[in-house]
Amino acid sequence: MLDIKFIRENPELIREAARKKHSKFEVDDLLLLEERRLDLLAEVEKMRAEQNIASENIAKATDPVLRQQTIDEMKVLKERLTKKDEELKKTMEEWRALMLLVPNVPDVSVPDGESDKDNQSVKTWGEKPNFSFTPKDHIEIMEKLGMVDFERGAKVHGFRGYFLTGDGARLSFAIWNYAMNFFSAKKFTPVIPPVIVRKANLYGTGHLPGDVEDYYMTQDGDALAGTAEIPVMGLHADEIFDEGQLPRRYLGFSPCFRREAGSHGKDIKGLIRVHEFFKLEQVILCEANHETSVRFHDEINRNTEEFIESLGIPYRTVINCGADLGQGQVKKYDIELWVPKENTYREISSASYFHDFQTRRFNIRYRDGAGKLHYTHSLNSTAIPTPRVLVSLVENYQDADGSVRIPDILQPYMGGKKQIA
RNA sequence: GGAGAGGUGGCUGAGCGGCUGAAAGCGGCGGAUUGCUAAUCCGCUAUACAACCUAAAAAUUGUAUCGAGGGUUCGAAUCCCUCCCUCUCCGCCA
Repeated sequence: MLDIKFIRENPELIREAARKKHSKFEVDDLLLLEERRLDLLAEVEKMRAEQNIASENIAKATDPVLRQQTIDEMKVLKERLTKKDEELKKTMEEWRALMLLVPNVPDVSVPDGESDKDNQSVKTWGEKPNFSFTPKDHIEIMEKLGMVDFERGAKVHGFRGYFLTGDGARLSFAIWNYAMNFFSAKKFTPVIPPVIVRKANLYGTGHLPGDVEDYYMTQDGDALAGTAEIPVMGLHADEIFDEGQLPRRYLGFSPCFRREAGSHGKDIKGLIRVHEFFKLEQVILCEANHETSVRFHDEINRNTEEFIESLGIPYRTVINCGADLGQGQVKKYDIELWVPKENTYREISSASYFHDFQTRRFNIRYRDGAGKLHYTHSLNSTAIPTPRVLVSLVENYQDADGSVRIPDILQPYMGGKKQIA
């Protein structure tokens, strides 16, 4: 959600945003509706003012004849008012629906592009492993080591189902525990949020109205969150912070549910694209200031880079092009890990900032030093997703005999074990 | 699942058809007093939108807002209906 005043004053920015994001949104439709809305609003408010004055006169009237006469007049006015009011309400409904579709304005540094293929690499890190043998893919490695069971996963859950077993499960816990310590040291407050959420939270983050197809719904009309971003952003909905209470850094840990509608046939094997997984997610609320948002954006993205570096997995960071930005995102970095068998990088993280796009919808505000209210800014980034990260981890750390070395930093979390064999 | 209570401003909490944007208290801001602190006293203190005026704002005016939506009425925080939410007790349950 953007400020309507901002839209009114900068329609060309919205037009450009829609173009860059390849959104079909037409500002001019909204502006037309806005004009009608303001006209109707003025008319209705004028009639209400008239009504309020008369109302007072009725209350104070000493002459019963005059009193009755005013009441009769107001009956007539009321009819006109009701009609106009209905017109206004109808317009407001259309107006709100359109307002939910307005794309946030991408940063100037966001490159143009048609799809994720046009994302631009801004950083590469690490030495890609040089194998003296033919490397295996994560499926083969993990199945041989009893770390995963896809067949039974499909039996129990169906398409894209999986069990993490034995050291596959242990390694997941090791990563979670390590991440918990790593991010706690960076002043993040760990949060285990509800994952069954009211739809309002999905509107808040900007996942709705756009991505209805991507969510599992309960029979009560709630949704299963696809990321902890959703409930953690809802955490402070309708609240007002004091400036001194910002920034808030949260590390959400939750299962994530994704229907992956529209991705049939994509990444059908293995742990890359699954319907449910776990993820640690960084969420930040900060003061409403572009520079502050940019600073935190770099911070949360860098956090994940550092985490990956400590695991010793080669990665690259890309800046997402316009077409690969969500409706609310101003700018986004993806971190992609090296997958040797596929000879490519695979996304494991997205760091984005939104300015006040989300907090406007969630109504999350703060009072500045002068006592003025502002919407906070919000940002979020993947801290680490499991099991997707296991794909790169086991493939990069595999040995000729089919065993997998455990990265030094994780060994204490695996009971001192140095390898999985 | 059964029974009951309730949702009012930054917070606590009164009000139960017109004089209530809303008492009182707390908190906050400004001022007085004070050797410092503490205490006391006085005043101010919601938000959104629109109009007007601006470079922008402030001020001013209007409208709305007492969980949400609808209804009754000339007029609703107050009466009626629907929904949502919270709490308490009982039951069930990891």
